[in-house]
Amino acid sequence: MSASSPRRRDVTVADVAREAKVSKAQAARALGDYGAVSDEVRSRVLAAAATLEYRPNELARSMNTGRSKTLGVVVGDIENPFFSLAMRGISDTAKAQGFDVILINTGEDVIAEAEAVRVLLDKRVDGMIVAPASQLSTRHLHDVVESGRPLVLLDRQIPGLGVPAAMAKMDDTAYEAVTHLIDTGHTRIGYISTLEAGNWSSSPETDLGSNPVSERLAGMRRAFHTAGMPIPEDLIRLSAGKPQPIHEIVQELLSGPSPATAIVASDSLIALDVLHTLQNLNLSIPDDVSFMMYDDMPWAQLMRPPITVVAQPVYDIGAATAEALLAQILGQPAKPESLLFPSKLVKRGSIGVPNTRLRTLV
Amino acid sequence: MSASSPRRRDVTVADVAREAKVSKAQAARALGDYGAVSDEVRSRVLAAAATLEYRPNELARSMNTGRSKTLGVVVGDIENPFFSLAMRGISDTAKAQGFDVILINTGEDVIAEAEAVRVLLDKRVDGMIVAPASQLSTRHLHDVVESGRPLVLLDRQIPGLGVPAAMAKMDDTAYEAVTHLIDTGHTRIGYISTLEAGNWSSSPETDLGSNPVSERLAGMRRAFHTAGMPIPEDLIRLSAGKPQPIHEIVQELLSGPSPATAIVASDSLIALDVLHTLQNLNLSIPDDVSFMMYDDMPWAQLMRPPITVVAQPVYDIGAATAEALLAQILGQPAKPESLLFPSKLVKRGSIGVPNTRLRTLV
DNA sequence: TTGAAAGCGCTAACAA
DNA sequence: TTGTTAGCGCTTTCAA
Repeated sequence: MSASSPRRRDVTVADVAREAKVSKAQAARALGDYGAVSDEVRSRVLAAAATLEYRPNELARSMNTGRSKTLGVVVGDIENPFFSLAMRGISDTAKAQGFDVILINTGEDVIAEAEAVRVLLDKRVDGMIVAPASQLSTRHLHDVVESGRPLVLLDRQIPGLGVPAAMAKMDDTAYEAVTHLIDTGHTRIGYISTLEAGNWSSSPETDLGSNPVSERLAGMRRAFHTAGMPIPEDLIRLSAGKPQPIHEIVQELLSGPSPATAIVASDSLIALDVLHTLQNLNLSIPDDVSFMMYDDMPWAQLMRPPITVVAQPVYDIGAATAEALLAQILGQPAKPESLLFPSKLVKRGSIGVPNTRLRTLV
Repeated sequence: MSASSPRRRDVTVADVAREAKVSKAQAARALGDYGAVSDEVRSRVLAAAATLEYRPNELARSMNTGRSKTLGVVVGDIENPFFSLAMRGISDTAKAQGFDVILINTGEDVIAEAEAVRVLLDKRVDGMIVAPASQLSTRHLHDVVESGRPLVLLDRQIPGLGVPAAMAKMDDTAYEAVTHLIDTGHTRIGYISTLEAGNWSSSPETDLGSNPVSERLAGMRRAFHTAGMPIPEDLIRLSAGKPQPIHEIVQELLSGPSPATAIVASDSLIALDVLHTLQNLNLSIPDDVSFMMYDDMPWAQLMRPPITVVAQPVYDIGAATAEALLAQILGQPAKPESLLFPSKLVKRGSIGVPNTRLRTLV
């Protein structure tokens, strides 16, 4: 046990300076590794620091440099594998440059998001990464931009904000996926998403800008359009989970005179709920209903049958947001472009020819 | 757009004081909500703050209060669902008390963990939660204790450290699980864990103290002992993944004259690897090999057959660490006890009677 | 209830 | 290369 009594007062630069018999300024320079210091002094200071077990107070340091070497990250749900994997990309990238990360979970609530952003600003993070819960309420994000602090968006672009966003391109892949479904014989295709219902205007020329979530839907619409078929509006369920639970939605989709023959889950959390519901209903895939999901979770290919998915490079997307942010923090000007990543359709066994014999599933 | 020109200098207490025509001290008191302030002054200050869009500098605040309203969390791998779920428990609990969280990922590397802990100390977090990567190298954790800053352990206790730890009790459940396997007819049971090989001494009376990871193994040993059978040491693989990849381990377990008839995965990440390997080997569960895993991930019961698991209340465990930490920070003395949570065996369909006909699986 | 002034621990001008 | 002296934005004595 080398340390002295517990709860001792923190050792400061002044203490080290005294011990090394130099001025506080010189000690600070040697310790902070800046300015001009002779080897002689440096070694004396470092030695003194070692014996005193000096540790810098990063708060004080941040206060006058104006930089905290800390990034803020605001996500909707860290429990969602999408975010936890992206978070690893962010965290790894940040750490490689000596930055730490404050993570705030909003529970996909815009109010909480605004609060989170404010807290981060108050804590003087050097920059932040936000996965915005809404494309409508963005006042707080504009505030960040106006504060002059670097901001990068994750998985969603907000037109007019003028900040970079990293995400996967989903439109063509969504188109391909739904076309695959249509080609297999499906016309009654259900789609379940947490996309805010209010966020989507049915005209594709909306100024909400494209983002992977709305692109999933846009691609679907385009696929139906190309096939010369009307899109089954009654089977498209947005804002899933609030308040109507997913399992109820699934039941509804499979009820009535013309039930869905295929269901598309817009992320892996929804997928899990859908699959549980299907299991409870004793429905089999793809005989009773075809299924596909977004995000290629490791378990997707372990299912029987393995699940057809749209995969995207989540870790890389996260890393890209951090890189863009760090670049800005380190002086490069922001280029408010979307950093686009490819997505791809991985066909496995969960999509089959629809069972056309008349039946009541639910 | 109500904000003024971008990159304006931050508004400080002094500015607000001037605007409200009171002293800096009074303004600070009103803003910081401490000390004695007349209603008159308070409202003038608050109004001034509003028009100037004043925002406190939390760094400055933390610097002289010594408190940062920030918790540090150090985990091995945030991508691991165990940690991301525990993190939610921590994050929710912290937020409810107005605390934020700095998350550091160590990649299960002790050096990185020591570094993380030091950084957190330097950033003056009010306390920290660590899921220690090792029970042997704990110097850095002792340093935290000596620094006087509150510390709580997640999922692992370190004897002699004298700090609380929250985790699930695994011994009895592990015993029950392996007994179940033995009762079903298995004697050749493989066990794959990331538990550090060096961390485990075969005597249960070791002073490493019990923790959910070593308890899994201890329970297994006890089950064999009770059954009057020798434990198959050759099938127990610790430190899995470094360097030998899991899939190689699985292949080895299933090779040779007396292959394993059942495999136990000590966490869900290992389980995924094992299942992929089994799939590639074209082996079916439970006909060719029985399987069970620790941690009840949502996908476990969706598999065909659904997987037998040992479940534990991960979110609650995370929340408990945060509660214990906050209690200490808020003044209550540390009670260096383990906060124990129940775990339970959930029997599903992945364990069957071993296939005894002579065969070569791999 | 108020205000003046002294720090918190550090960095940054400015001289020497 | 060194030391002196101001601050950073806030909280906190201490007197009034």
